[in-house]
Amino acid sequence: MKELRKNIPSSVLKRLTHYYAYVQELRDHGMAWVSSQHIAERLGLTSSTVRQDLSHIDFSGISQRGYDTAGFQKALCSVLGADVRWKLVVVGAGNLGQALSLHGEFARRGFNICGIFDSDTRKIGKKVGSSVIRNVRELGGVVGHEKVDIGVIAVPSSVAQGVADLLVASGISGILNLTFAHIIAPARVSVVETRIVAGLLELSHAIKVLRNV
Amino acid sequence: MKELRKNIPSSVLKRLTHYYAYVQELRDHGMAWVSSQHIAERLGLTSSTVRQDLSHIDFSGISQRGYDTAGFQKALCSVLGADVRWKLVVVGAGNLGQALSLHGEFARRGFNICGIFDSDTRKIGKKVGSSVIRNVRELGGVVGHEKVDIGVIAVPSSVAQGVADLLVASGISGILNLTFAHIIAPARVSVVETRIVAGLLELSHAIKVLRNV
DNA sequence: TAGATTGTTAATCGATTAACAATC
DNA sequence: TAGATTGTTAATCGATTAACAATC
Repeated sequence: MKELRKNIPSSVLKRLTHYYAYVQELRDHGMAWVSSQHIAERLGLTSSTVRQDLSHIDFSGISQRGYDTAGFQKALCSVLGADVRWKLVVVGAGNLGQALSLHGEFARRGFNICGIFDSDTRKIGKKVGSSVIRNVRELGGVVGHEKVDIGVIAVPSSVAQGVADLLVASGISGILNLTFAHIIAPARVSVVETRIVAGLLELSHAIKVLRNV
Repeated sequence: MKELRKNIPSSVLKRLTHYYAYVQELRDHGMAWVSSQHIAERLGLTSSTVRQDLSHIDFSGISQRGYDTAGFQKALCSVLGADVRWKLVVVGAGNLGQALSLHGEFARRGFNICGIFDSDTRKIGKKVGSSVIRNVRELGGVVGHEKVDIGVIAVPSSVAQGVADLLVASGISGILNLTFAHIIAPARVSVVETRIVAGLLELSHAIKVLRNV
């Protein structure tokens, strides 16, 4: 695969997801072409950064016109694996875990939740949408048999690392961590932290600075 | 305030939230001291980075022993504004919005949700925990009167910017964006994107690379 | 064609790491 | 005291920006 020629730096990868969201918006509005300048303005970047970033993917613009949004979207889709159907499990059937399991946007984007787990016997057996909350002891078996790709951690922070270890032992490929705890995994397992609480603390800091100075 | 002497770079700020989570864990386990080396190992950093980061805050270690966790926690608490009670509103009473409103961790950490809003008349008036879903038209009034600090955006991506504009016009200080859309706000309003969908796409990319190469 | 916009190279800027004197 | 660990300076590394020739 051509677009995987080099490792894409994570700073670039993050922006590629922004481009992907934006090019979708553009296509929804029937825009067929877009310039690096235009993208930069909308996303708070410089046009130089945008062009540099695009040099990492297998897609080119045209000198006097910019980038055709259809081809751009297709290229980003391929790089980001948005054209693949992934299998997910959610660990933790609290408010957040249940909400994610019910959240339609994931399925629509190819992230299919094929199981929700908890250790609380009062929750096990209950229905969340069309699936049933299972005992976390079954997690390893399900991940192994159904070849689950990604595990979503939505348990209390204090047990997050334990769940991560379980997922890693089951042969998971990626972990989305929704808790405030930092999680460690071997290099073969990718981890992304969503930083919801951390994000609130960043805002908290920013507001404090703004109001004091 | 001494700790606000200089703007803390956002790369450093992000790690400060990690240190804060970790020092809490240490204190829960009764550890009174920790070294930069120890922190670095746990969080996947170098001890040099940890010491550099700490030079941004009003807290010092002791040469042969490291950092006392109580003082460290207190200093981070102050920098991150974790010692302040903030008022939040949640816009969007879908699965995610409702889950956040019910999520106890926010309140426990000083982020008090004092309103949940939606534009769907079928949802307005229904209860979510102890609060009632209100019409988004009332948003501006509530933010203004109750001096709400932070708005959480949990609506569909396509209307996220509209909600952000509304929040900004109401005089909000910070925005936590849970959608996939990138949001623009004036410099006086801080925006943090939680990147849930973007995070899944990052994992998706990483897994694709891992399996192909 | 003329002009606009790309792709790329070189320059700048900032963040991370290494090294080590200061210190408790 | 001797040794461990900090705080800080200088070196390295990587990411962003500027500039401009290539090009459609």
